[in-house]
Amino acid sequence: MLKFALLGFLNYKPMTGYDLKQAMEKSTANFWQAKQSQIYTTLKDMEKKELVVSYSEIQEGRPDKRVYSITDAGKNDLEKWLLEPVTAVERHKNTLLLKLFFSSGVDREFLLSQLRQLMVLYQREVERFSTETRSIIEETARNNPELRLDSILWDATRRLGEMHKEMYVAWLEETIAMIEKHF
Amino acid sequence: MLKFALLGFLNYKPMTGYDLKQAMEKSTANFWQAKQSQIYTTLKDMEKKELVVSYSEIQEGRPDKRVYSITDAGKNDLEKWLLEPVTAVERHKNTLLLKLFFSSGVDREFLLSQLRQLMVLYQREVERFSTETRSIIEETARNNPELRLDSILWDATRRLGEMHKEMYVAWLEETIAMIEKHF
DNA sequence: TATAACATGTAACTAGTTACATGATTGG
DNA sequence: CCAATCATGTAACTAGTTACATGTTATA
Repeated sequence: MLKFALLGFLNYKPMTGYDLKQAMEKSTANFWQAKQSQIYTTLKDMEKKELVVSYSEIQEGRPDKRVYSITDAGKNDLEKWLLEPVTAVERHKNTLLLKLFFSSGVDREFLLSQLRQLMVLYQREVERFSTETRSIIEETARNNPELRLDSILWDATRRLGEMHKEMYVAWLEETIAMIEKHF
Repeated sequence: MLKFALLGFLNYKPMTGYDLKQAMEKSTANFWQAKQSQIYTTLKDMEKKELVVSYSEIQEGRPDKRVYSITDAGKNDLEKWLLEPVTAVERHKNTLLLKLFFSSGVDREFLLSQLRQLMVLYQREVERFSTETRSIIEETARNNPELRLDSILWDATRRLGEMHKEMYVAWLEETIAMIEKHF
């Protein structure tokens, strides 16, 4: 639920919808993304429920900025959610697997070339997690020493991303070999 | 999109909404699930679009069975989709990571016990993929020798599930150690 | 005697996506 | 001069979930 992501960010400091989108793109986007439009409508909804409050910062030549801050009710809501344990394995929908599952009639070379192309993409993703994403976390931690503990957890989420893409590369290799052999 | 999953199954043989739900639970549920209610509404919608046709099998003591079959238009739709290459890395939403990302204020022991409990669940999942899921595929392949190629692909999807859960176990170990050390 | 399996469906709702609408400023 | 950045929002739509509604038969 996007609401909790927004509360999580606003718990660091007040931000606008635009800021929140950028913050997400730099960090949680790897495991939680949202469109700008959804962020705006969700913030509005949260304000109605008094989880956040906003004020308008007047600007010239561009729309006024609406800066949101978390309220005590919002902090409670966030904390309550953080303390709800995750007790089940999440099941994610995976289009690639769904397609592959039904692809026995598809041309062998078409399948193979697709999987090979995906392998390149996933290798790049591994690279991205171990360089860019890591740097973003390190830099933020350097500039905000009070976020030391946070940065440890941020890095744990980064590591899952990295390991996840590595696993994909290994699976693609295995799957390509399998298809080459049996198809 | 559920539509393609349903077309995929109906491309093997005619089935009812109830059958489809069961088939999914036994196979694609690991990467594509749907509620019974969604299956029924989607089938109705697909019939309107002439991707499937149905007839009613009269039964006593229980609702008549509505048996769906794929049409030529449905086969085209399915094949067209199968031939659309997957060219991007899918981004899945992950509640666990979102929660962890914002959990710096949460009690250390609470976090650790949660992650340890999750590790048990993920280990069980690895087990499930390598035994139950594997048996289902093997048995189906044994009973339907014409589905040999299919079963190779089914097993590839099973392997990703297995490897994915193994990766999670490794990450949980690493993350638990990290929190024990730095928190 | 209770519960799982068989079998279908609708209504209301939630979450998220796509498309539309506007317009100045900054950097290459 | 063109694209990206800054900045906000609404409307329509799609996909999926939850809750409701019904009722028999087989099994433990």
